Amino acid sequence: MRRSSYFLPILKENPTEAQIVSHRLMLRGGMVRQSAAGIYTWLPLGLRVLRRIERIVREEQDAAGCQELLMPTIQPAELWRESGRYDVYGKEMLRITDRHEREMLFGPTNEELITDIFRQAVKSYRDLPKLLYHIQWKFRDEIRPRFGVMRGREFLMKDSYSFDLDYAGAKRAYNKMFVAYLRTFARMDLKAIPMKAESGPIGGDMSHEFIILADTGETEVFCDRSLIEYDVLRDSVDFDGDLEPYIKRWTQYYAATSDKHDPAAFAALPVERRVTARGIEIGHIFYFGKKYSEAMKATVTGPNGEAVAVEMGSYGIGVSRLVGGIIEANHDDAGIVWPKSVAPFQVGIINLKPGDADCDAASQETYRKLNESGVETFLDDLNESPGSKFATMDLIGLPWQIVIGPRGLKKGIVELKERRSGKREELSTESALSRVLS
RNA sequence: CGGGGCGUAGCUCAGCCUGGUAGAGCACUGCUUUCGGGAGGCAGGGGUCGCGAGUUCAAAUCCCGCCGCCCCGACCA
Repeated sequence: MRRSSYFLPILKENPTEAQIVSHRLMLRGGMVRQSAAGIYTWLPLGLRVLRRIERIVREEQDAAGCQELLMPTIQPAELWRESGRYDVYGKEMLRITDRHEREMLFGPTNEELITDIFRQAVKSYRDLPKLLYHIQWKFRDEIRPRFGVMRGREFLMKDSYSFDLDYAGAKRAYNKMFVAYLRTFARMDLKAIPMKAESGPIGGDMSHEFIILADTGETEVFCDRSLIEYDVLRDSVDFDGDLEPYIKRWTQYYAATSDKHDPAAFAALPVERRVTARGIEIGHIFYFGKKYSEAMKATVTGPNGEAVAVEMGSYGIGVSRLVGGIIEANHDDAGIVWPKSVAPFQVGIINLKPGDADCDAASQETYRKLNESGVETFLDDLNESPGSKFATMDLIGLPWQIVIGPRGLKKGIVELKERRSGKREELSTESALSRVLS
C-alpha cells in the first residue's frame, strides 16, 4: 500500500479526549475515529489489525473443534423474556421498537439466541456435544464508556457456546476453550494469565478471566510470579486428547482478580512470589450449567428416553478490546510496537526523497519484491520532511522499516530498522530483504 | 446516575474574569528554498465562538435552559 493513496489521517497532537496511551495512539495513528461516546469507526489501518486478530481467534477456535456461525445483532425481546433476563438486564441493554411496535434489542450477548437455535435443531443426546461460536458486534449501553475501544459501548466479540449432556462433557468443552485461549493469546505475543473469576450462582471453579498485565488495566489483580515467568503456550495441542495437564499447569498457582481475591491464600505465598498489578480482561470463560437450557427448555432425549436439559457454557474474547490491549502492552514513547502476528503491515518502506530517480526506483523495486513474496508492505512515498516520515512510521509501529535515501543509495545501501529494538543496520537492499523475509 | 471539568479553524489552545464585532501554533492551498529524526520563506483559504432563549446600543465574553464530550465513583468483555 502506498501512503499517497492510503486513507491514513495521522494526528500530530494528542486529542484531549484520549487519556490512556492506546486510545491516544489509535487516534493519532489513524486507526479509529470516535462517532459517539464508546462508538468508533474503524479506519483502514485499524481495521487491518482488527481483522488480523479476528483471524487468529477464528483459526484457534476452529482448531479446538468449535464451529463458526453468525447470529444477528438485533434480537427479539421475546427470547429474553423466556430466559427472564429482559427485565434483569436493565438500562445497559439497548432496546429498540420496530415499525410494527415489536420489541427488539441490540444484543449485548447471545445466550438466548444460541439456545433457541440449538433447541430447534438438536433433539438427541447422540448429537452432542456441540461447540459453536460467532464473531459479532455487540452493544452494551455502558453508563460511562472510556479507554477508547477497550471499554466501548459497541464492541466486537467472539463468543462461543458449548452444549453437553452432562457435567463431564461441559468440563471437556471448558478445558478446550481454556487451552484454545492460551494458544490464541500466545499467538498475539500476549502473556495472558487465567485468573479465577466470579462464577455466579453455579459456583465451582469453572470460571476464568484471561488477564494481561498493564499499568492502565481496569482491575487490580493478584498472582503468583510463577505464572508470569511461564512461557506462553506455543505447542500444538491435540484437542481430542487429555487437556487436564494444561489446565493443571496454568491453575496450580494463585491468581485472582480483586473480586475473587483471597488475602489469606495470597499472604501464604513467599513475599518474592506475590505479584500485585493492574490487568486488562481480554477473555472470559464460564460454565453455567442449565441456567438457560432449563428456562428455555433446551432439552435432548437422553439414553434412557428421558428429556435432559443440556449443560452449557459460554466463552468470550473481546476482539476489539484486544486492539487496545495489545497496544497497552506494546508501545514506547514514539508510538505503537506491533507484534508481527497482528501488525497491519509487516514492513514499512520510507522513500526519503520521492522524485529522486534513484530513490523512487529503489523504493519501487523493494516494494514490489516484498509484495511478490507475500509480505504486506506499506510504502511512504509522500513528499514530507524526513523527520516527519520517521515519526509517522514509528507511530504506526510496523515491525520493520526500510529507509531508502540518496545518501545511502550512493553507497549501495539502505537502512533496516527493527521497530521493537530500535536497532538500525545499514545493508544492501538484498540483505535487507532477506532479513525481513527470514 | 452522583461529583468535577471542558465545548472558540482539521488538531492543540489563547481570548471570557473586566461586553466593543475573533486570534496563535500546527495542519491545509500556491510558489519557493530545503531534504537522514515531526524544516524555512512569501502569499492565501478556512470559524453562524456546541444549540436555544434572555440581558444590553453591543454577547465568544454576563444570565437561564438544553445537548455533546472528558475525568473520578458505582457498573461492565
